[in-house]
Amino acid sequence: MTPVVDEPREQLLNAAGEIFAEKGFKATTIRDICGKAQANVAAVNYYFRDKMGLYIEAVKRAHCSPVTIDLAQLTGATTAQKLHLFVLGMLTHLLDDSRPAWHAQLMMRELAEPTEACVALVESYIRPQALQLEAILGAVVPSHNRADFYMFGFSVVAQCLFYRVQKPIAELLVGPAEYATYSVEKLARHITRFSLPGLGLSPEFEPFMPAGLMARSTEAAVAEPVLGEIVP
Amino acid sequence: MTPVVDEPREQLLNAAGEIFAEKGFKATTIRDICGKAQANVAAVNYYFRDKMGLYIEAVKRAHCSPVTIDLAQLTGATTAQKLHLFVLGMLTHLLDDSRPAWHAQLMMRELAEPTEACVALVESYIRPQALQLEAILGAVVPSHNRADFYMFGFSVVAQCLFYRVQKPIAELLVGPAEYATYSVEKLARHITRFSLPGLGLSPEFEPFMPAGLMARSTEAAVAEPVLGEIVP
DNA sequence: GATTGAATCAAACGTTTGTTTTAATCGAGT
DNA sequence: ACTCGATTAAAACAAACGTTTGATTCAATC
Repeated sequence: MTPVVDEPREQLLNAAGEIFAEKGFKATTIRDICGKAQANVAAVNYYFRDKMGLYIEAVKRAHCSPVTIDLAQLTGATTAQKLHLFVLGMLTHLLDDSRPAWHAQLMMRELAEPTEACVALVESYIRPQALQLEAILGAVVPSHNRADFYMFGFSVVAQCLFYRVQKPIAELLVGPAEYATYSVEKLARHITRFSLPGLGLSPEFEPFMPAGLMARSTEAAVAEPVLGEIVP
Repeated sequence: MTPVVDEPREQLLNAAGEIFAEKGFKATTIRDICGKAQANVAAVNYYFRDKMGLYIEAVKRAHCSPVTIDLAQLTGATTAQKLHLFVLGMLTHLLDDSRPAWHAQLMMRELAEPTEACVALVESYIRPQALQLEAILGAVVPSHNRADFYMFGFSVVAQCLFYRVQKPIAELLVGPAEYATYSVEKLARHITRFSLPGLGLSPEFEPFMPAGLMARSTEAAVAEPVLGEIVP
């Protein structure tokens, strides 16, 4: 399941990310993490100074390699197609099981109740995504609504986040069988078609399919923390 | 701030609700609660058997007196007006500060990561709301989309939940000044106008304003737990 | 006035927690 | 073979935790 790297630092980060994402910071014990990582309890303090240091590093790991669409590559795409790709990318990042499942889950935790780790998350993940969406919506949101500009973005993003954050309840309401049909592609199509008319566009569109989409290096560029030392 | 009732059971429930909502189950200590409630540490075990018993009762308290719109009273209202009222009611319940702020917050916690207390929440709050929305949307969602019926409801509900669950990040993105202008009425109007075209309706509508709206007994019918005993 | 039972309290119990300490182990460089 | 720094392991630490105990208060009842 988890990639086999026996460097204990990596093992700790992966184990911590999984358990932190599942149970939250306070409910997670160092002994749980070290048990899963097959490391000694002292390893956490040795490699990460303390529990919070490990948590922060785990959050940073969670938002590495965000799915950013190269907008420049999309010349010729309509606004509808760009929006669809944005939604598809976001849902993929949130729901796709190909990457470690705890990445998105841990990020959602930070969004709902920010800790020290949140500033790095906002600057390296949220803000770029927001700018992309801003660029897409800027072309269509009427200028007299400029003050409320962000609300249109929120309306789109909210629909994506819903299927991650409220997944347990959504699944409970529609039933597991029906919920199983909610593929990333199906949700992306629905959200896009639902949102386009609200932006004054026609809900009809042909999915834009360039060559290199979805080609991302799942493994590369994982190392190298973005921020400097943590000053206590 | 909190209504002055010196029955310790009530004091404990209110204090527990506030702190549980703010910090979650594990991060909340019995001593915190009893400190705020001016009660002895043993009081929790005396009145609620244990910490989880208190938590479950607090969640039940959180979803008392849900804002249900009397649909029968809305004969003559258009679908757009009904939807607007639904959104307005939901946002009011989620964001309005007139009721104890922790009610909605604690419920959101249960939606995101359900515990034992969730079943009562779904049956007494979620399900009724879902049925109402179903009744409103049933008139307009095209029949060939019947299989995806719930997704339309989710698109509306997701926008409402966003401003509660992701409030910290939303506020951070638009800035506190701009965010302060996000009144319940403004958000309800935006969400409704954004969603109507996605449902095949015109975004233009006149807010429906019957006489007795928003008149709800904030205090009544608080007691009487819904479920039976908790079997350990 | 004595008795009862619920309610409250301070104190303590046994665990679990994050963290630290101390010693053992490993691995390359000389 | 020896040394030295880096790493691991086991044990212990103090603090915080949920829970229990046993004494005490107090009003109602006999």
